[in-house]
Amino acid sequence: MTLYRTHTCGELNINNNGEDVLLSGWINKKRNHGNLLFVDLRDTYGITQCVIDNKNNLFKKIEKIPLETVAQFQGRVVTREKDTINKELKSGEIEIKITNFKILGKTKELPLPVFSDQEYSEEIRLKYRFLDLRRSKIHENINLRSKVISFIRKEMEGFGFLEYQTPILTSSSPEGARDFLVPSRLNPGKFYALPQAPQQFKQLIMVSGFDKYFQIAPCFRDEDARADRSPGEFYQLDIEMSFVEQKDVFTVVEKLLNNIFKKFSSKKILNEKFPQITFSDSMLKYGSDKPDLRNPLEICDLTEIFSRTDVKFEIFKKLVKEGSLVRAIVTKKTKNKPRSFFDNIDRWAKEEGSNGLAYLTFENEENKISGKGPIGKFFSSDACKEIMKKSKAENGDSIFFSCGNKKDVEKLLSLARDKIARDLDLIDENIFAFCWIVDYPMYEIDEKSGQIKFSHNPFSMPQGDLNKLNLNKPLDIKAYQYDIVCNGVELSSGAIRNHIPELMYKLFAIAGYNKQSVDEKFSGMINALSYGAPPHGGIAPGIDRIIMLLAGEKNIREITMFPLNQNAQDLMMNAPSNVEDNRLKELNINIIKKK
RNA sequence: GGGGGUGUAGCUCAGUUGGUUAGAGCGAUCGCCUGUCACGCGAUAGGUCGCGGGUUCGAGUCCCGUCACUCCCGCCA
Repeated sequence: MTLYRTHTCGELNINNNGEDVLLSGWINKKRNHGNLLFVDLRDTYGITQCVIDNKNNLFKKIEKIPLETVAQFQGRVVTREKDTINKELKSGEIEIKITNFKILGKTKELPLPVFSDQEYSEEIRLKYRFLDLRRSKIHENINLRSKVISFIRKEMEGFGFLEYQTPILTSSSPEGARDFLVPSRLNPGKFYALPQAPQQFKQLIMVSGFDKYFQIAPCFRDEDARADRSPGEFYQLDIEMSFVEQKDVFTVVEKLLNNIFKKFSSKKILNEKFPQITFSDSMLKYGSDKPDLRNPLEICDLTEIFSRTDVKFEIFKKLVKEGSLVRAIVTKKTKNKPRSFFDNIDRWAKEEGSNGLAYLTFENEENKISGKGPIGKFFSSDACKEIMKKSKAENGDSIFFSCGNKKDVEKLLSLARDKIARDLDLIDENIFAFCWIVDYPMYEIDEKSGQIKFSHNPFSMPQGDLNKLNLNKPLDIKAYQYDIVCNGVELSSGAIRNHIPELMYKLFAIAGYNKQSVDEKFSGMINALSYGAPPHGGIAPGIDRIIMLLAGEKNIREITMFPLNQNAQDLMMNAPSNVEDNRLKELNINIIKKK
């Protein structure tokens, strides 16, 4: 009971029959019958129908109240007649007979209707986010987010982790994404950076002797947006543990994610013990390091087939001779699919910028296997049998080939796996398919410069006997680096860290950083590691993406209360904005005007 | 930085081959209606067809440019 209400709009039911109550909320909807007026009053807890007839002299005033006005209604709870019960509402068995009312907050004419299932442009939704957030779907999503985060905190504390906060103003790091920079007034010409992740801090927390760290950590990266990637800021469940190896991290995170997804979704978890797939296997079988394991299609390598003399498909044979490879996807029992099914996929592949996908179907005619389709005639029966053996295809199955360099083939077939599976409706939307991707290479070749660079986190521990590590073959070195993927979404990335400074210097040297530059750029951490650092490791699941999966949303703005738009602007608050010249002067900053 | 999509009433959209006065639903305003819950019925107001230029007797429609939003590629250790 407050000045404004005795109950919320979601809690009254048949047990309150006869009570005098006071409700406050927004006018969700009015239904005016001239002599009888229904008003749906809404708050975050629900909707309660209030009713008044024209014998009451308040009728004339209440019928004029615009939708989304904040109002207070006083009245008596009455049960509804049987045939007027609304089963859609928690309060649907009762209604409030209005005896008095008060306007608490007026509204101007609405730029977007709140009570509607219509879709609205992002522009209007973001500009009037406070109205958009009143709408039920996104309102629920935001509350889901709150509950999930609260649950995560309880779980982590249950696992013995403590939440420690780390700085928001820190130093710029040379690796990785662009930093957001913050000029320092007290240190003219120098800049702070917002943390891309609390990576170094969480390791420093371990060196400081705190054993199990977690944080719902804001992360800032000045990179371009995607539907599932906010520009600017996002949140990670940042985790770090001392005295652990990879499997110890896996145990904690599998338990946590199983608990979260079971509690907040009715969808089935395909494997509660997450399968572990090596990076190289994943790239071969799925063409990607974030495979959607709901999709049963797999990719296989058939390059060798195209060196056979009884294969006459000259375009591919020529490319293979020049170093291209051929990989393929088999679709089961697609013998009777119409020509358009195959041609659509080929056309789609061309639209993706490739040379298309060659295809054929295996058929058995007079006890002889042969390839049907435009390129079927180029393959002998024996060659077909060999392809079927290698690709595990059977009579009546079809196969789509892609030929090109490794990267292009992987990329196209990764997309094709998804495209074909959707065309054939092979993906069960009611499951969560988690997996670990493990054994990432420590280094890769930078395509532009041709130089060796860290493929992921430079602070990861290389695998194998550290005394026998062959630093001359850096591309062969694997790291204790791992990702979690769920339904094709990269959920998190983590590693066992390198806590040995001498080894760190050697590994950085391979990527072109001498000791001096490592000392300079990672001074905080490299110094700390020299004073008794425990073996440690961790991971950082993305909070936003977890919520997206739970809410079944494809766009991160649907689960973010006040998101930036794709151009990293806040249309409601007008950020970023110009600042006054004297503020810039104070910061020793000049704006260079573009022509 | 590059490519695709969209832009018409407050909101969501339709608008034919370039042809009369640009329409609908919701919302707003006014009127009618006693059991609705997407209430119903009638009327009224509401338009720089994103913006600029061009082609044409004539442009919402075609062309060029530009802006905004969005999706993708690059980017995101």
